[in-house]
Parts: sequence; structure tokens; C-alpha cells
Amino acid sequence: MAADREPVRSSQGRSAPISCHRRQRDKIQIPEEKKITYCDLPIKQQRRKLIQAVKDNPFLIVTGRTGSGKTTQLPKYLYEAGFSKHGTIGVTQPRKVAAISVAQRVAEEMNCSLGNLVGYQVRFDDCSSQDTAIKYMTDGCLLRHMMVDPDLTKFSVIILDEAHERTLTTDILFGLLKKLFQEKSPTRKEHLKVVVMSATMELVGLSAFFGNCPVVDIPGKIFPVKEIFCDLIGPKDKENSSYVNAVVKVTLEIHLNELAGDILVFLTEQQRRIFLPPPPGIRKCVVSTNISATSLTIDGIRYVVDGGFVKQLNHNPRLGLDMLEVVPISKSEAMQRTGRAGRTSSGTCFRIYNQDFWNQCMPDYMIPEIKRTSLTSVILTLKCLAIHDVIRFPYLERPDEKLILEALKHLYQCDAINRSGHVTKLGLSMAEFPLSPNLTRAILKAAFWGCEDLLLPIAAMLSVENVFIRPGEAEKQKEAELRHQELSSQAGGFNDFATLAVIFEQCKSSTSPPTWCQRYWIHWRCLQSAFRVEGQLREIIRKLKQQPDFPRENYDGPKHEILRRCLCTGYFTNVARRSVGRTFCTMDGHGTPIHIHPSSALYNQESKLEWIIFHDVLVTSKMYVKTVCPIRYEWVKDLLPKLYQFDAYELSSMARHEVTEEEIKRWENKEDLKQQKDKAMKESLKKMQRRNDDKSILDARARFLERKHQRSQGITGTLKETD
DNA sequence: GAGCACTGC
Repeated sequence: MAADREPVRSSQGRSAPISCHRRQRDKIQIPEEKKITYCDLPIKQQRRKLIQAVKDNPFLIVTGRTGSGKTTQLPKYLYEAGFSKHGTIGVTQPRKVAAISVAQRVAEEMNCSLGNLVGYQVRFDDCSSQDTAIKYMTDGCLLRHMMVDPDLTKFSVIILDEAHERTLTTDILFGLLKKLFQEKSPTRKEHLKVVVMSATMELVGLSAFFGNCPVVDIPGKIFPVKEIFCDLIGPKDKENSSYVNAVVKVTLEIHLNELAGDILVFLTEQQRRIFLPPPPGIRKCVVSTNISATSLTIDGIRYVVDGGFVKQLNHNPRLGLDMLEVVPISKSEAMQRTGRAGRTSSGTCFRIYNQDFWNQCMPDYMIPEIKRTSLTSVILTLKCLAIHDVIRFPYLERPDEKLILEALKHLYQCDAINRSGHVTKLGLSMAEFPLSPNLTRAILKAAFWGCEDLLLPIAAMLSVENVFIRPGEAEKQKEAELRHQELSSQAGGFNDFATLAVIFEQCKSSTSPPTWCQRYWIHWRCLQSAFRVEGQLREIIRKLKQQPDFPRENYDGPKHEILRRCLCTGYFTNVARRSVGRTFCTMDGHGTPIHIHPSSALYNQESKLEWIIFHDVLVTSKMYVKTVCPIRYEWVKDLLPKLYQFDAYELSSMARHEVTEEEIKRWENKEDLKQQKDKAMKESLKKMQRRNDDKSILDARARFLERKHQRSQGITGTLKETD
């Protein structure tokens, strides 16, 4: 077996120790790595091993800390070994900047101009050509590419980099690539190879997923980092967000007591300012929310202050809502933070939490995105790739079935799939758009009515970052708010969607858009990307309209209602009706009480409203809806039944049909056992509670006998059958 | 009367 080959270490039986010299992030390393000439990189000694391992195995895992050179050198080695004769060597990155800057560096090293031998492709920027042998791209780009070329016929090697980040797209690509090899598709090239590169991960599981493929480890150097638990936060403070004070305290202490060296501080939000006393010498203190957020120069960082928390966007399938939650970071993330102190010299990492917090509250690894985000778009993509059985898709880690069923339900409600879970013609069109299904559905309705010009700017504005500037200073904030109100009243004063359109159009047609933005406290950079997104969406619609069977419908209602009618087609899943006072109730079956966010033009206007639709929900201190618009009941009346008239079983029936009888039996038994386990757990919990109650002791024996009797009649019988 | 991370097509 290839896994037993000498130079290549199998991952079998290998633990994934948490130690600081193995935790890295590549993005920051990029500028720094430049200083090392590529001849000195540790990966060079493994060159032959790596090439051989790729030749011998369909899948290979390469691990190594940042700075080992795997991102830049491995594709080059494979090119030099002749792999690109059979197709492009594709390297994916989770982020655009990384894809572009790595491509630049490799092109430099190989002495060619970017876009020829070495190129990159990201959204809005394709810098590659027919001659491109090594192509860096975002993982999203590769996923898009697979919708046109599912067998990846153009590629000889696919390298998935930064696999440890476990982005939603990387996880989907894992499954798609695995499937490609399982099915032995006739069009798949014999020589397609897959390399997964990761800094830190549960490598045993990953290797097992890819058929126990070999793992090559590239060692690297790091200076020693002292780890100090400051004991300012313990397990009890898990829900408490007052850790900011602790972070400031530790930072000040470092500044006053420690030797020269810059400080890197990790917090969950941008702080307006962390005050440091006038410096005796000058010391730089960088406050960062997340490592990937900004490319920081980390030269000279000797001290890291780890606040211990991150902000995470989680999707709650029960409520159908996204929630921004502050959660403890994982041990592996903490080690990555630690590593940041030892890049250029030895350093110290101050953790504001104690050892108990580390042991009890921090998971080993972060929960991957696929298990905590809405899967609607991803499931639609899979359906378009003819993967109907989305429940049994080979996930590295299977998301909760509830999450998948919720996505199916949503897709059905948007007409993207039919009752039996098959993708519809409309669904295929929807997958063309890089937008949420709700928004896409609204755009397509507009296109059917021939009024897409109304919707495209709104869609573009909703898919870029928040355009409204909120200055920190109180007076300026007032001014900004007034300007924003001015804009919303120009849009009629009662429709946040229309406000976005007004901003888009006014800025675009102004003589100096940047000045216009300054005046109205709007982020010019966001608008620039909105302009580009609008162009891209317009192009997609143009192509769809060229199809001969593109539906064209007549709109016969009043003109001033057409925008909101289109929005209703997409957002009827997000309808709410006013209940008591300023509270609204969603109509999606959950009946969740919601409130209009103070940033909306409809805030404080609630008494005048009856029915509304909203773009998104944010749960902070209350459940808030943002980007709201009032509607009439008649517009959604016919659509609302669709919110309830579906059968989750039927929607996922594709999965069931393909499952053998035997599998169903096994699955049912598992469920039985699980239920029994749950029941037993609940009972023992109750028991523990009762034990604390003195009065109950006398009854304990009687209950015990009663339960024993029940068990001997009921549960044991079931167990015997399943055995 | 809120605020409050990041990425991607």
C-alpha cells in the first residue's frame, strides 16, 4: 500500500498534538516569507518525495507550518515534474488576496509575467490564459468551474490549500472530489490528482476520508513561545463578555513591565481605542479581531494577548435565523495565536483565561462552517451538479440533518426544487447568480416582468458590505444619521430596499461619486464593488434572456407597486405581521416575535404598519430585522400556503429511495438506541436532581422498583429484537 | 434606541 511507503508517513495512528510550532496561518506569512529565498525553504528537501507521492496516489495530504513553502513550491515542483502536460495545476485558496499575491510571487520566482505560465482567477479578475500551467484561484471559483466542467477535465492536479480553515466551499470540494473518484466517471481523466494542504487539522480523519491516503509532513522552524495563563477569565465567564477589561489590563501590564517588543492583541470587535500611557520607548500595539481580517505586518511582535473569544455567525435551523454569537475560540486557534509571537524571535503569549477555561470551555477544533451555516445555496449547487441525494453526500463531517432539511424546504419555497426534491428549470437559472435564493427569486420575477433594472442595483447593494458609515464621534454620528434619513426620504421614506436603489443611482450619476459618498456618509469602496456586482448580475440576466424559453409575463398592477411585488416573490418566506405594540410576528410557521432594527427607515413607524417583508435577521439583544419594506397582504396571500404545504420526507425522498432496506433497518435501530440513550440520560439527570431533595429519598426505592419493572417489560424486549 | 467577525461566487 502506498501509505506504507517509507518516505511518506501514513496518518494512521498519528495524533494531532496541539503544539505551538505547528499552528499557522498562511496569509500573514506571505510578505514575510518573501525574505527567505525559496532555495532555503524546508520543503526543498522533500521535493522528490512529494513528486513521487503525488504520482503514486490519487489523494495526498501535505501538512506543514506557514513558511514551509508548500503553497508556492509544491505547484512549481509538480510543473517541473511534467504534471501540467495533462492539464492545469489548480491551487485553491479561501481568500482572494492570498490567491493573487501567491500567484504573483510564484510568477516572479519562475521568471514569467503573471497570467502566462502562472496565473490566477478570482471573481471579477481572471488573470490566466491558454498557457497557464499553474493557476491559483479561490475555492469558490473552482466550485463555479465544476458547474461547467464537473469532471475537471482541464486539470491535472487540484491542490486544496488552507484545508484546516474548513470553509464551507472547501468542505464541499472535499466531497465532490471524493465522489469524482468513487464514481469512476468516464470523462474523468486517469491522471487527475488531488492534494490537500493543511497547517493543522485532524489528519487521521482527513486521511481516512480520502481512502487512508498518505500524509507528508514538512517540518519548519519557530522560536520558542512562553505560554502564560493569566487567570482573569474562568469557565464561569463563558457567557460573560466583560473580558475586554481583562485584555486591557494584561496589555498595560506587558507594556509597563516587559522588555521591548510589539504587542498583538486579539479581541472580538474593533476597539475605538485602547489607551496606552505615554511611551518611555515606543511600543506598537496592534488590536486585531481576526487574523484573516487584515494583513498585518508582524515583524517585531513578541507579545500576544489572547482574549479567548471569537464572534461567530451561526444558523439556527429551528428558528430559521442567523445569530451572531460570541464563543470561546478553539485550542487550535489559540495555538495559532500563540505562534504569532514566535515568528522573528522568541516571545510570550498571555492568555487572559485560566487552565480550567482551556480544559472545559475551549473545543480542540472550531466547528466547521458547514455545520453551523445556512446550507441553502450550497444544496442548490449540489442539486445542479446532479447530486440529488444531498443527505448521503460524502461530507467530511455531516451537517445536522435538520440543517439540510431546512435548506431543502427553503429551496422548495423559492421554486428552485420541486416536491420530490429535483432541481427545477428555475432552480438551474437561480444557481447562476452569486446571491441568496430569496434575492435571486426576486430578480428573476423582475426579469420575467421586464423590470430587472429596478432590482439589480438593490441586489448589488445587498450583496456588498454595509454601505452606511457610522462615525464613532457623537456629533458626526448625528450628522451621518441625518444624511442617511435624507436619502431614505428621497426613496419615499418607507422602504429600505428603495433607499439602497436611490443611493446606487444617485452616486452613479453624480459628477464626482467619491465626493457624493463623502457628503452622504457612504462607503465609496462598497459602492464601487456594488457597481461591479450589478454589472455581473446584469450580464447573467442578459444571457438567460437569450434562451428561447425564457418566460415573459405581463404585469398589470400599478407601476409604483412593481418593485415591492417583485420583492414579495422572493421574500415571502420573510413575511411578518404586526402583533402587539411594536412587535411583529413571522409567518413562516415559527411565529417568532421580531422587531424592526433602529437603522431602518421604518423604525418608530411601526404603528402605521401591518405587513412587512425583510431581508435579514440579526439576533443581538433582541431579534431584529434589517432592510424592511411594507407590503399588502394580497401580494403574498397566494404565496403563503407554500410556507406550510410541503413534506420534508418527500423533499428528501431521493435519499430514501436509494437507501437499501437493510440500511434503513440499521438506521432505525440506531435511532432506537439513540432515543433510549437520550431517555436514559434524562432519567439519570432527573434522578440526580431528586437525590438532592431530602423528601424524595423515601420514595426512591419504590420508584426504582417501578422503573425496573417497566424496563423488564418494555425496553429490554426491544433490545433483544434489535440484537 | 442600536452598536458587535470574516470570507466567497
